[in-house]
Amino acid sequence: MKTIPHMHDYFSELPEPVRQEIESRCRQRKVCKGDALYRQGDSPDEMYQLITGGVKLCNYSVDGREFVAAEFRPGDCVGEMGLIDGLPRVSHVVATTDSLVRVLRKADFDYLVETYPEFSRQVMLTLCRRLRWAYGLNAEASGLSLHQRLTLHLYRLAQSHGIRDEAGALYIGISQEELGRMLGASRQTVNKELKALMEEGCVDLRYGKIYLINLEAMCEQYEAILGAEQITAAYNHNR
Amino acid sequence: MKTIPHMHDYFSELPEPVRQEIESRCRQRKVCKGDALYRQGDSPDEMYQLITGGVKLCNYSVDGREFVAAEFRPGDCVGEMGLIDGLPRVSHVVATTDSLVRVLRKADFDYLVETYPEFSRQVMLTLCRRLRWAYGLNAEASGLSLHQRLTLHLYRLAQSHGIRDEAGALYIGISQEELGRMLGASRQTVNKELKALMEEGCVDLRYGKIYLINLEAMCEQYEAILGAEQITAAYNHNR
DNA sequence: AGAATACTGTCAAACTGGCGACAGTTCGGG
DNA sequence: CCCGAACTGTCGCCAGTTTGACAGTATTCT
Repeated sequence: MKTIPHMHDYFSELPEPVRQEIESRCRQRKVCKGDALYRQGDSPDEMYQLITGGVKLCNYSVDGREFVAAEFRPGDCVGEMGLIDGLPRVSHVVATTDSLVRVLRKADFDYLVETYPEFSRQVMLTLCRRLRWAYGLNAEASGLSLHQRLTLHLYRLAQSHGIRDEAGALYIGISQEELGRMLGASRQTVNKELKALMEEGCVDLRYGKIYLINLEAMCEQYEAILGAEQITAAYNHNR
Repeated sequence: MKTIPHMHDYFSELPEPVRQEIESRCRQRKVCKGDALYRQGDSPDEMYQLITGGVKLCNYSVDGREFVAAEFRPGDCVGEMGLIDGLPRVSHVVATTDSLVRVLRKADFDYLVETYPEFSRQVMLTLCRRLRWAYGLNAEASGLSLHQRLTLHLYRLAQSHGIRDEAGALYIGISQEELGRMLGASRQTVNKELKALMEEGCVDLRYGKIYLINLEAMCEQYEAILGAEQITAAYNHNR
């Protein structure tokens, strides 16, 4: 299975000397499951790189519902936006399991920006990547059906968080409820749509796991859904 | 009425010499209503600053529905993301009226980035601003009711595109249909919600215009909706 | 092994928003 | 001043979603 390059890991794309300089300026910190690296509204003075474990970036609606915007894997960086503009955090970042993170303080971040143009460039590129990702989410949320969004999301989850069991079968370790929180839908609706995907022979449902038994078909659907938008673009272009 | 600083105009925040250097490297271009500065999928080689007129940033869903992500005013800049990462355009930018734009080519953009650290810094700040804005939209889209989203959107439109008539009354020059495209809702539903807002005494509806006759009340609602999220954040913080 | 917990599967009732239809209103140009 | 184009106001029907309820199954803890 081809995996997406860690879209949030930009330290690793830097030349070795810069990486070492970064590492020497970081401290490490242990966080327990449920602990927050930061909360919405906090004043930012650090950014983080996940070493082991997992964290999620989430928001809460007025009535307490949780929306998971992203889950991060080891290597991913998070929290640099606040260091750049100094404004309060817009989301919560919470550990989903006991984790170890590298912590880079604002003063060191600023030093790196000033000293290494490559670092600045990586930061800009990362901001662009996140911006494109956020735009994509917006477009999907307003323009696609839940069924399509679920398909897209499962396919991406498979690439970023897919796990192989002993038999080599690919699955995602996630409950239907959690999936619902990512898509902004209820557990029941997610269940219904998953059942539909099962009818199509794409997935197999287990306790706390979703097996992707036909990734090729899902890849095709993925391309079809995203490709359709391009075609529409061309259509609108020519009219 | 206090107005939001042009969140997309970052040339104006630069020191005078840099501004002049930029201007000397730009050409001007005239675009007619309906013309595109660029289309989704295009390869980027320019960025733009609107001098006079208006442009909208929009996407089209598979079935041809249009979603307006933003409308820009004179001074606003658009299209720098593509110059940074070189990837295809994700949205369309179309003139809503006959307009005049400054055009900055990639080579000149790169030169400015290399030569003026202030310019780089403004670019980074702008990317952050847009990122926060996109995150906010995502959170709103999934967590808030249409009624709340409409209220927020009207309030923001009032600040960014509000116009005063001869009598000094504040209004937005926009059709209900266009509003629907921004919110991803139908004209009929928007009309129903606007009626509800009229009942509350917040707005007054006219042909092609929406008068904001009680901006204070809307401001309160704005704060309440956004403040509630903060409270929720605090609540989750303490549990 | 037994109990508590977490997750899945399903249903009916209530709600929300989309869509087609149509009448009425406002505006601008000939 | 009249006509057509653009916009608003409303209605009824329909599809999709949420919500609450409840039963059943898998997993973990003790």
